[in-house]
Amino acid sequence: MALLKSKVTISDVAKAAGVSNSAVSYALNGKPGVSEKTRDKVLKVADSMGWKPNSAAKALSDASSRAIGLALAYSPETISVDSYSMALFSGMCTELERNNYSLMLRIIPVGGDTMSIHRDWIADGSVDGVVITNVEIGDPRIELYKQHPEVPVVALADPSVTGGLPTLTSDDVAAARLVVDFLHELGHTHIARVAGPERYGHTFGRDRAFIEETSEMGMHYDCLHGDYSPEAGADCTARLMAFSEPPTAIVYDSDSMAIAGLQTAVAKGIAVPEQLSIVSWDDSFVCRAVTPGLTALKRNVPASGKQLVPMLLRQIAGEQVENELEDPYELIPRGSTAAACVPGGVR
Amino acid sequence: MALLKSKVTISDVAKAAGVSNSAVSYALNGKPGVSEKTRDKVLKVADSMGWKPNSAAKALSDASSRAIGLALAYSPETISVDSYSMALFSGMCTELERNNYSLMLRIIPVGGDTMSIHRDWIADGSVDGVVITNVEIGDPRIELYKQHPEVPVVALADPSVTGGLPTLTSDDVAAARLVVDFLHELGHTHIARVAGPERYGHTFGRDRAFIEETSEMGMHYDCLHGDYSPEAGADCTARLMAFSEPPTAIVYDSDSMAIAGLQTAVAKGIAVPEQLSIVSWDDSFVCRAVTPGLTALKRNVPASGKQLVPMLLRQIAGEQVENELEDPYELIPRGSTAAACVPGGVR
DNA sequence: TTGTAAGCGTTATCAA
DNA sequence: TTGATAACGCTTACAA
Repeated sequence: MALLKSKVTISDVAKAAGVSNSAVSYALNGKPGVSEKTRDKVLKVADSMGWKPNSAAKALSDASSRAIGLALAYSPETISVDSYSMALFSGMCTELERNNYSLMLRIIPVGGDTMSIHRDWIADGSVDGVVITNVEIGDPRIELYKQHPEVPVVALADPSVTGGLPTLTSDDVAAARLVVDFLHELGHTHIARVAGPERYGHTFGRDRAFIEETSEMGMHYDCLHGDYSPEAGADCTARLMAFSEPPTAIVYDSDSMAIAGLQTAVAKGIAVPEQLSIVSWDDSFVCRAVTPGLTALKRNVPASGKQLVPMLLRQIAGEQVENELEDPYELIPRGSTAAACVPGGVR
Repeated sequence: MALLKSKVTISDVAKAAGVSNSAVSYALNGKPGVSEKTRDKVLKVADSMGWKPNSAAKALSDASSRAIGLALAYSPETISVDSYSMALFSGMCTELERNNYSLMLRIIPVGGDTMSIHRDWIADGSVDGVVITNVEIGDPRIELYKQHPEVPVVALADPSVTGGLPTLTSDDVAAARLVVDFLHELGHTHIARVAGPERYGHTFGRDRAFIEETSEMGMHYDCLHGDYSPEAGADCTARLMAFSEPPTAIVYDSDSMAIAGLQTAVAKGIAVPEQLSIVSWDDSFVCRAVTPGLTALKRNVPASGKQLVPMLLRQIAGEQVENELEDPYELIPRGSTAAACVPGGVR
């Protein structure tokens, strides 16, 4: 109806080569069942006729689509700020490509529900596996895929929120320790965090890690939650700095919020890093682009995208997979952090 | 083999409802050929059994996949800097979603060849239509799709390089005029441009527009080409400023290069905007994030993504489509531009 | 209004 | 080693 297909079918090749359909199929798929002579002839004929397998027919026949599904709910504004997703796509695609798989992408407006997309995917077989990101606490997608153990899935989240589904996790606890230790060594005793939305599992995990780590270090810790938008970053920063005893360092859950925080501080006449240290969770080229450069937690997102693909392919091949850990974060110190400013005192 | 499909098929529903397969098909597709009574019964039964159409079977039967293909060649580093692609995805997906279409995404390492992906798509019918971006001069994809007029395609490029293929174009000539006029009014008589790769059709179009516009205005104009990387932006800026008579304003083809240019200037002790004005082609939140804010040419990329979808769907429906123009650019003046600094003189 | 059956292009079973 | 042939799940022309 829509697109004229490769008019050359297996039957055409069979006719031209003077053999049967099945002989052609075996020959083209490198399977036993044909003599070398027929195989050669078939291959030659198929090639000269420009035969390519029809994907729909193949999919129908062997119940696989060679596509991995990824459904995101994003606002158009937020998504262009989001270097994470793009890096994830690129990593996934690179690895999928090597296995002749495609990425089936669905992006719906924020507030929309991806559940119906997932239900369709499970039912209509248009994808061979699924990736779940931005897992929320009590996320209905987790329950859905637990009810469909036959569907290969990888959740990018903390195992505590994925209910036993195959999970690829970033070691946010270690990262939190990295930052807290770093700031502690700089003499900070009161730090704050401008976190992402509270409903996300990874936000919650970081929340817990920071509380634990700061309390262990005997540091004072405050936390506000935003939505990754620059506006939220600015607002939370203003509120934190309005405290009677404001923090001397703020860690932001995204570079967009960190940069907004930096601007807010500067606008308020708060010197960075002299009076306020700033750390961004997730590094991107903007962290290098601003002045001062933003100290950041860096992770290799494309690598994570690559890493998740074999976890999916192994499940598609019928194997069991274990949870995995991403490459560790690395702290990149830049100009936005310095020794704590002790109010009215000398260090 | 891979994923257990919706075990509920049309035959199952037919059996349960006590009618024939075709009756079920007609009923479920809202087509005439069944009585209202049977239709109701079928719908009820199908719903209670949780029937969902199998996508492969549907695709095989009516030769359509309900997916649009997009194949990009990008380096992992560049892509995370690239807010354009992400915004394009999001716009396309939003509109595709409303029509029950998916985006089939392929990203291969830079230097790789997307031609084989396109050839596969044409032959295996796994997508109903295709979007082509980053069209190069003499791009082989143009020739390929001209040889396959049956395949719905939209090229995001200047019509001069798309050989008559349906094209969605941004009015870069108007945008160039916008910038040149703006700088001219500020008194600049010698401006430069750090452009994208020369091989891209849109780079070439901008090159021409700038030459024309500046010569009309009697301005001196220089141009260097980079690859959108911050490194290239820094390098080209350094070279331009090393001229015996350096430009007083530079227009960059991407925000990543513009920001690198800004940093380079600052590092060299060149005051922005007092001694050098900077303009970024394409606005993103980084342009607001740096100090001074970057004057930028803004366009609504998600809107372009949305706009291209109907052009594709109409072709899929068998209609002819005309070339279209994107929403016009808008110049957003920020702190990075000011009146030209006349060397050794007063204005 | 209904049901039967052919066809879409593969893969895979089973006789020959 | 081969070649019919059924099966995958759906659409649709054709008969009843």
